[in-house]
Amino acid sequence: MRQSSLFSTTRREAPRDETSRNAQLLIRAGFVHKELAGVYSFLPLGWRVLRNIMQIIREEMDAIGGQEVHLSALQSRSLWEQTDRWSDEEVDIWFKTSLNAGGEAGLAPTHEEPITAIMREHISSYRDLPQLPYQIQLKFRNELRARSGLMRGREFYMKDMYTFARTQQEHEELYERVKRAYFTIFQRIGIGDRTYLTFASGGIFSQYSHEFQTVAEVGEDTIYLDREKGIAVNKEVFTDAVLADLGLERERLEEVRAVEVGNIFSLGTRFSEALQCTFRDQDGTLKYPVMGCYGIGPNRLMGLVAELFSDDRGLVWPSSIAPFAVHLISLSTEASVQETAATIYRDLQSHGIEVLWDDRTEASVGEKLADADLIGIPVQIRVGPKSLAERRAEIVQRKGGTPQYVPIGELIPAVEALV
RNA sequence: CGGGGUGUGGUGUAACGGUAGCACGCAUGCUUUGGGUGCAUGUAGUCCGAGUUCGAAUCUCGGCACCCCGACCA
Repeated sequence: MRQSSLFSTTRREAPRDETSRNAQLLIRAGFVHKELAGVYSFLPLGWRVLRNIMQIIREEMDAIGGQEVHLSALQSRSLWEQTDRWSDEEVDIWFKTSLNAGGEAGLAPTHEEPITAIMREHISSYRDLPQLPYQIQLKFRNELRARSGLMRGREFYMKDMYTFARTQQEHEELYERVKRAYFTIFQRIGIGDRTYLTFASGGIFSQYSHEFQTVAEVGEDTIYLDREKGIAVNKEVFTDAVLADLGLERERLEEVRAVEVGNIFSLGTRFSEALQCTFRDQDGTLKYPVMGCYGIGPNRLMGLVAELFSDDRGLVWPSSIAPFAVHLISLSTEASVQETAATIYRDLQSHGIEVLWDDRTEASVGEKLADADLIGIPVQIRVGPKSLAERRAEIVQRKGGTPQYVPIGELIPAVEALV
């Protein structure tokens, strides 16, 4: 894409009402727009990042047998009353509204009810199980207080998978399968080395749920981490009994702040029973599927990555989710420079390398370089009169390191080695 | 929801109760071309509503919005 046609702009200063680093950087770089407290719109660059995150999640969910669906955000009152989760006493973060035709509807804060109601219509035999439907969909939660920029919003995407198993044992196998896929996802996004499986409160159907907590100062959660074993305990269940149960020693634990990037739960048959989702087993008896649910928040991941991978000049995206693989920058309006850059631009595109070309003629060199650093695309190719005189261009990695002066004809393999 | 704070052009900021000013941006022209170039001209503002006052950005009350701490976060 040519930057001269990109409508979003960068700015020197962040709005005063944003204090979280992730939102400040993302707004300054033109990735997002704040609509309301805790509600952000995504502009071209930001949407590309979010889509990349979603795509990684999608690939890993598909790889373990997930089937992508898309459930409605608008939900009927009657369905949720069947599980006693419509009343504000039970679930206090509903966005509800009345229908002109009469009755009430709500914006889904989660989707256990609708997915179970749907599966009820499509599952009837043990032969139909197990199933792993999932979606990447907007969730709405009327939080009393939004904060931490993109990391705790009132409207946000969630990847939510639900598993339907024939037996508890089968459920546990699926649960482990999803757990492994989650680690792969966090690894691919670039936060794997600081993300830990964390034991948290599990609700009624299992002693624990599992959270995936990424160690970060900005985190809202406090966890107790055993780095050697690679597991942690959330402060909310941090008791001697729990430590004993998990075989952890208090002295070996480190108290750290962390961001919950994923959470997986065993649901038992709570929803399948309440909504009468059944299947006929091999022996002829009617049974309820054992369910699990598994969430990841793409918006929160984007905010977290922005927060973790940035410096005093701006964002530093991991290549797996960067809005573009390469930022091509013309450092002069001279015809020879622009023509060479145009050739490189087409060359990169024809090799399937996503490139943002700063072809602007009105911006100064300093402005272009400052913008490129703020936007944070991992690889910059700078084309200017000096290096062009030797038929070279400069490859600079945003995260730092020595610039390479590469002959124009050898740029493609040099870039491919980096992305 | 409890506590605290803040609302001034698009953005960041100044102004004792007395002419709303500065910087960035944007527009026009010139200038400059390897780290936000310089100059000139122009553009645009006191969150909303009451009240006090000769006079309100400034004081009072109400509303709305935003931020922070806490609580909450299947």
